[in-house]
Amino acid sequence: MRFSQLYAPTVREAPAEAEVVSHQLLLKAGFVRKTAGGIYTYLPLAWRVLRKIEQIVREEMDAKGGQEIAMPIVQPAEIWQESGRWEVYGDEMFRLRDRHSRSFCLGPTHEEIVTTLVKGDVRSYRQLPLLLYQIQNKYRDEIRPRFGLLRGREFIMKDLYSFDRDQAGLEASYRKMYDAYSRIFARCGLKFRPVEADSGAIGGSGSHEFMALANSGEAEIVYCESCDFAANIEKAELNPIAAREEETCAPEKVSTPNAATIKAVCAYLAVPVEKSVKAVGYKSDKGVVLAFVRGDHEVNAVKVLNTAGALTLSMAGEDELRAAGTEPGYMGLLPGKKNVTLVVDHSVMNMRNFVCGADVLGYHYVNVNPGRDFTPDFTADIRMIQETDPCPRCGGRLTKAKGIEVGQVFKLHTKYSEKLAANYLDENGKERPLVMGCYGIGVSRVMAAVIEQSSDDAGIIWPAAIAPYHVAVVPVNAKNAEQMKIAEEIYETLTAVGIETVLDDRAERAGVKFNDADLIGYPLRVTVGAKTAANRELEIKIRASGEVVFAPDGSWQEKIRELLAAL
RNA sequence: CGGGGCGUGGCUCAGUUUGGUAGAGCACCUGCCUUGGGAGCAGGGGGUCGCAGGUUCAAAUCCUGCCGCUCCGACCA
Repeated sequence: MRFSQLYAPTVREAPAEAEVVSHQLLLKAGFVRKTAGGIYTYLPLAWRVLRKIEQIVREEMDAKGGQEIAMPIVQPAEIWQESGRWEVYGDEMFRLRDRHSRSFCLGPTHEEIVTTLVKGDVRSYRQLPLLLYQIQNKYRDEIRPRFGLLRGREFIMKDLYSFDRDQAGLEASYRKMYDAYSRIFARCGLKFRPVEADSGAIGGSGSHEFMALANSGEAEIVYCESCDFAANIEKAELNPIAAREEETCAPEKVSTPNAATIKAVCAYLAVPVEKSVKAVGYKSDKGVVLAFVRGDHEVNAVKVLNTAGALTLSMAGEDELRAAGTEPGYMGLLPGKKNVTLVVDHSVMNMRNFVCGADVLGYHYVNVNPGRDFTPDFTADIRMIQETDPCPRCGGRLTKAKGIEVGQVFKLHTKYSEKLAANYLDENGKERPLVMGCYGIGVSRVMAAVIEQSSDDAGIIWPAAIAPYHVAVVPVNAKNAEQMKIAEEIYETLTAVGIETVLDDRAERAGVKFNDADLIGYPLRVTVGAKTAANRELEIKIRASGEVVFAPDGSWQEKIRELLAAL
């Protein structure tokens, strides 16, 4: 490709809207342009990168027996109503009506479609396992699209669905995908880590997220330095903190004026914060939910939602809490409230003689004890893991990190097949629901995540495997006919042997072309100038290291392939 | 959803307080000159000042409503 013909409009200043590195560089280097909030047009360079990522994904999916299909983006409402998710998905779903006023949505994911599809065609255990996947645009009307391609409303996703006859089959399919994902992200040059994850709106149980490690990531993970435990903090389980034996005392209601925070209460009563219990009030589809954890702990809303069996959960307003018979700042565990669900952290159940609110403005109880003074509706692990906690598996030291979720794998079991009556017949002629899994990769997000991990002040640094082009040939002086001729020859030679090359044939000064090459991030740059024109050797600059190497005439191809293989 | 900021040529922004014929840098076009890290000179093209109303002799500027973008928050009683 000749740069003069390439639609890669580089700019000196990135638009002010770009906050994170990947967004800034994708705009500056002429890879993407914004069409609407969270919706982007991919220009030729970005599209080449995306196609390479897709190709890696295809190869690894096919290697595991996956078969590529293409399902519709526009999906009828009925199948979503049948699965119960038309309501659950909420505002995140783009909805539309056709001319007959029938409801549709733009596919945010395809469990309903694929399950309905397979239901119609799979009758027998002989047809299983079945792994179907596609790569296409997905649509999610995010509350707050941001960070360019990292959180868009339209994005490219690979989604594979596995259909097995039983749990053992699902485990095997899940393992295949887990392994394939590890290979895919490694081939894309990402530093990543698989972590245990919550399964969220997709449902099912058993899930891992693949996190590209980056400080701009929105997800937080913890991992153990001693064993292989690694989890999203939303998911990370915790063991209950052991009981400390202590004589129980009688509860007592005490005045605590102006002490609406745990800190204030503990200071006022001169009690260590570990002997207090605090509450967070939520509203859910099941009414008001109060979650209780030790004063120095934090509530994990995802765990509360799962424990309470709720579909939605958000912070309750003060009026809602008062209507439930409690008082913001003084919420407690003792009986007397109405229509509330009490969810208590299992560590609280091991505490003795603790302080908690009295559900009345200005009062707390001291010497509260589980079993005697209150009865929770649910007791479970509902707190957020902290870096100071011991590893829940081995007791080792934990480390926190931030990550970009580039992929997630789920065991769906029979959640969708039962709702949509997708069954097969086993050897005994007995009808059984298909056992399903689903597995997603954010292809466009992978591209952005790679940039988050691999760039410098000058621009992007592409790993060779997904670089839009491998080599940029830059003649220093466009007016020098000899240099241009040599550059043409090099370009033709490399292109002829399948090395993807851009010839920067623009009549620009050298600095401009060098800067653009760095910005776009070709792994290698071949410079053709007065120095190199004389002797027939190739001057190659490595983008990642800045190192310059020379290849004598006749050995170009080998040298370039050798260098690319190392990148 | 709540709160802040912004909307002026392709990009970055000034001009708005105090109304009076729309500006700069970069980018773009032509020519000269230059050519190993975003040169220089000269000439030139390009803007419904987000949209719709209103006030006024006169509105980018004041008023009202809408739209869009963006950042923060959704932190814990």
